[in-house]
Amino acid sequence: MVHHAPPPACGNCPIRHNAVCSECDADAMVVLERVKSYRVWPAGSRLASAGEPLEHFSSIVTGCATMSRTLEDGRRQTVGLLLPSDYIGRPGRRTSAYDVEAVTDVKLCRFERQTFERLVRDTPQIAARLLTMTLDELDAARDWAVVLGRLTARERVAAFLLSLARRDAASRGLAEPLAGTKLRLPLSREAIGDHLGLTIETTSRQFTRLRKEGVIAPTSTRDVVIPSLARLAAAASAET
Amino acid sequence: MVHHAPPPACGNCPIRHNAVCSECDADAMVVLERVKSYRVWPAGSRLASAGEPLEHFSSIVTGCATMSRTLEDGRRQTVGLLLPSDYIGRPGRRTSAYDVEAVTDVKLCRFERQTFERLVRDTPQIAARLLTMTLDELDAARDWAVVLGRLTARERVAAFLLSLARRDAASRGLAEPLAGTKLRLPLSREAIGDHLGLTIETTSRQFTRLRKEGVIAPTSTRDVVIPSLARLAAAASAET
DNA sequence: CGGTTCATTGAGCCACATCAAGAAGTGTGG
DNA sequence: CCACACTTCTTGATGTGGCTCAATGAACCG
Repeated sequence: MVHHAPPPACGNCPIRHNAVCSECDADAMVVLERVKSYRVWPAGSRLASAGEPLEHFSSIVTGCATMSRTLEDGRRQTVGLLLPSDYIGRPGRRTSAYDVEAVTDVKLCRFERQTFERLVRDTPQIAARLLTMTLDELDAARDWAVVLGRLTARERVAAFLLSLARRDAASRGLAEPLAGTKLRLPLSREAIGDHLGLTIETTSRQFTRLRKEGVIAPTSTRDVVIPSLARLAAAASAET
Repeated sequence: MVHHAPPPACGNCPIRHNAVCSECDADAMVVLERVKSYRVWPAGSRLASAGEPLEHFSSIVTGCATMSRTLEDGRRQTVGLLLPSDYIGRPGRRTSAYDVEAVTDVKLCRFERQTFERLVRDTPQIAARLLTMTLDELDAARDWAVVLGRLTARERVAAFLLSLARRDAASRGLAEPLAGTKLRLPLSREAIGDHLGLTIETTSRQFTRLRKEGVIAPTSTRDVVIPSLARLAAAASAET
């Protein structure tokens, strides 16, 4: 299996305008281009383990991964869904705080840890972008706390679909999802349950319920059409 | 009431070595000293409201505040407990994403928003410290997702007490809390419930239960002695 | 010392978990 | 193309942890 693919040029990288490099000028890009490397992980593989060394700072170029923690007795909670332009690892820490697993095949753009720490220190454009992204992630994590702490099972599933629809729209440069958006679910029912703090059975039942209510129109277990964004948002008891 | 207290010197500020300024050298401190201002808020007052303008970036000098969101039907979730050296607001955003309320009297060290954005841009020491603090907050928020998503009521209360004990120890420069630590709870039972995604009744019942089990030894409703940190950590089903 | 707020405790209920069975989808070899 | 195994999803039956409703108790305060 080919793990170390030849690095394509940054110019037509799909996450050029969203990733940690997005504020870099041409000079900075030359440096990045020189020190970056790519790595492809197959679906289901483990990219990092909680407490274990993590020697790279990586951005997701394509694919989807989850960040999770599993307790001794097997209870698992996903703390983050990683999509293109999201990053894995952090400057100033040599171990991963969570398990990271590829949900689909995942392509990473990586920097060796110390190299990246130097980049952050010496390139204000990267430091600024990394700060903005981290602040956005922090807001997202806090918003998710409301979902996990206070929403019902039905609301959680709706909130999950809403967040997927919004990220999909954002990645296409839209302010908000279009009516009739078709979503492909990257996660299995079990993985969705782990993300929502629910069991697989409850998650499945809420999908059925939302379908019967007409809030969603699944075309297969992994594909969902959103007839009305407003109705979905209402089901998620979202403010907006 | 005195809202605008005369700024004391940064040299003997209680959060000098933990706050966003902690990596600044003498030159940078001179600048901060010139543009900072203090403000004191009484217990119970609202420092910011979700969606409303927030014209300062502030650090908590003394006291305790909560960051929360309330749904239309009254359900409330606290997404962050703010203690000395924690910050409120973020560069690049003119509104607050959450409600912020003073739990005790709170003293803030503030910078006007645009002034602070300039400081972040021009002072690498501040930018670097802000990034580190934000990454730490992000990890804390993700850890909290495990608490809200997967722990039982008993485990949540234990996890809350454990996190308080650890922050108390850290603020005293200790690696971990001492055996027999006495904690003062800044929050009411209701506020603890809002933080843990529980009702006030369930929260109260778990305090009673942990007391009967000998995991905690309350001396009043607001004061708790931790006889054994290991037992508390076990009750929280914490990895460490 | 009565009024007010906050905390505790009890009784009953319900949303979600658990346990269990089938159904649908996916892949492999003949 | 089908047969079979295997995984994933759905649905049903039952149990239970935490919520709701309600009352009492404790602390604080004018």
